[in-house]
Amino acid sequence: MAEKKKAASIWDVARLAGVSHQTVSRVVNGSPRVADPTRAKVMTAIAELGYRPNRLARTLAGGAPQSVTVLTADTSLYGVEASLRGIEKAARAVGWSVSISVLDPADTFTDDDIISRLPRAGEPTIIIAHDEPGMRARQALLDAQPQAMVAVGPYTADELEKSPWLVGMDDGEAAGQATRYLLEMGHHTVHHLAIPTSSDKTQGGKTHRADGWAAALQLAGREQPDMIMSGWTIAEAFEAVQPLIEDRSVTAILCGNDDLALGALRAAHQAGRDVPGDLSIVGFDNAPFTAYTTPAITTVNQDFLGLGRGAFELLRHKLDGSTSRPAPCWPDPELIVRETSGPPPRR
Amino acid sequence: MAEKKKAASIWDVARLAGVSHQTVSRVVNGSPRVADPTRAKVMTAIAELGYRPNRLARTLAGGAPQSVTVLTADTSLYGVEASLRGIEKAARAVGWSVSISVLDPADTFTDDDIISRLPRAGEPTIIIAHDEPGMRARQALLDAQPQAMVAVGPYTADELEKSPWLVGMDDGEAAGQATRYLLEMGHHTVHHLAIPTSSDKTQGGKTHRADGWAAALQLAGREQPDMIMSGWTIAEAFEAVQPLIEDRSVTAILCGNDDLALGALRAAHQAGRDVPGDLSIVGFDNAPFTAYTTPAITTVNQDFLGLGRGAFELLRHKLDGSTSRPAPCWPDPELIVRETSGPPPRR
DNA sequence: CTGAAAGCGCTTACAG
DNA sequence: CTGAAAGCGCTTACAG
Repeated sequence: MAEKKKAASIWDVARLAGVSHQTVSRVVNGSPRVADPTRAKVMTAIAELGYRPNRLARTLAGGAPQSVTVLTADTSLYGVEASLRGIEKAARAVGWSVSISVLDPADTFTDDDIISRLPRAGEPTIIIAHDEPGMRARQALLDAQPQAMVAVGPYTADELEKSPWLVGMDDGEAAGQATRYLLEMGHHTVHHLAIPTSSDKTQGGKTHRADGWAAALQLAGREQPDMIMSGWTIAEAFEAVQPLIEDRSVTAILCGNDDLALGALRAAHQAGRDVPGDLSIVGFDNAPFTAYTTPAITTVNQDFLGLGRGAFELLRHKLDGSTSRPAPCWPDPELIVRETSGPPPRR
Repeated sequence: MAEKKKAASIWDVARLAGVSHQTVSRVVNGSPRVADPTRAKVMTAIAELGYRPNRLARTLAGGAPQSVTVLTADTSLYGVEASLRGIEKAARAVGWSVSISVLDPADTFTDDDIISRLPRAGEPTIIIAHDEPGMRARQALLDAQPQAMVAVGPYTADELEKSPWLVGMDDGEAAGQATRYLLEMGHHTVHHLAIPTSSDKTQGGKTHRADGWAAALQLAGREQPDMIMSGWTIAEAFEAVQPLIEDRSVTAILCGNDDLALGALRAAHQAGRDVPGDLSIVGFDNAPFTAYTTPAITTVNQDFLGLGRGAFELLRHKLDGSTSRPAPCWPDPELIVRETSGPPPRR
């Protein structure tokens, strides 16, 4: 019956309850300055009409923001998906809605295109980025609305300290930890199968993970082998890692993430190299599958959910005009030793 | 300098260009009924002020919808994440924004809570659901705004035919295909490790995948073993599958999805059962990791990206008032034979 | 081809 | 505690 009937507005409720629309607004928003009997009348009318406040109108009229837009790298990456999940959960907990817009590296976009993705000027936004286009988008956002943006991603402790709009874990330190572990197991050196770098300029063509790896090697006075660059997919890792697999002198490979580790593990199996007896492989991120491959993958756990939550909280802080930042409330990255790592083979 | 300056509105552009705000609206929306010189003046003003239309105001004022809200199951599931990705990509291609709201099975929510998640009454929405709370939410949506919703998920050909607001692939047929393949390989029967069921009432406690499996078994005149229920996580599958692994008479297991297959594979390895020599394991969905485990997992490919795109297209069709539905434009599910399946061991 | 009007559904000051 | 006003930034008819 009521198929085409227009949804009830604040005015409809006001009329039915015999009050002004302003009073309806007060009870909907939980204002204490409403007499109990009045409130009751309004509540009844709301229930009867099935009234729902329109959030667009709310925001347009100047109400407090209740939505966040997430500009994000490809969500098929575990770390990205999990961070996004953390943001969504935190947002939903306080009644905010979250929009997503994927930054496809295959697309070419200008700074203008990025800003145009936001539903309105000043929209609160979080950016999850790690590659070159992502970094450009981050800068565009920072230029356009520094007070309403926050970025999540892999950073160094140094960067995190300097940029109060950044949320991340110390990737370099985590990579160093994994590298030291392998050296302590007795490996002469550790090779690195790297995820794509975010930018040649800012980091000399290295990711933070690669930096941490290189630093740990140098500190230990070990030779630093050429790093192998991989794409993001398992298939690309499988191809890229071949030279390392063929070289019998390679005994340990630190991979930029778990997908790459899986590709390397498969390549090792196909080549008949025994993991970990003959070759150690370590991943990064602790994706769910890593605990169930055979052998199970040694990796570095990252609390992406916590990171997402942290990003959302930082954003709200900033929106409230606070210049301080809430203390990080997630655990540091932690090496999880499983079955793909061990001592090198006897010479 | 311009830090706190308010964003330019359509009025600011109009004033600078010396036209009415109405005319600005016309050029922004690409109306042909604007004189070229006028258009040029407006464009200049837009560029100078860095003007961006406010989409909230646009929608509020009664413009055509440009956003879709996706109510979704946990995005850590591959199929869910990939479907969402398909929706987002299709939406972005036509300039729409997409909001997501996760239906956490751990939360208890009423029909009212579901509708309250939408930013406004009549918001175009797509629901990705397969479990009991998801089905309830789907029904709530269908009751509240049948003309502005579409659902994606695992369905039968029959359901798809009956419900013009449904998008999915014929899961039963796909499961039947996998089951027949295993029987043809010589297995006496096929066991099933099942994903959680969506509802006891509508399907007698079985998923469509389980239905297809059972039907194929019956058609072949084979005994139908009790199906084993698993949770959604790899860890739960690992536990749930133990009885099947211990039973040496079990030679083939069809799993409800690839995560379950990975759990089963790991369990088989730990128990010393040779896959596929001793036991065949088949997954479902063709998640990226399946091609790179050792042995690589035989599975059923599903075009989730196409499904997401199809859902978005169907939604737009409905919004335009069309009652017909666009023809599905994605491939049927297809068995991909890899390394975890083969003939049963010799008796 | 262009403009003056009314309205979308709300909110924040301002009055009482 | 409650209401009348003005306005958020746009869009659809309606006029010319």
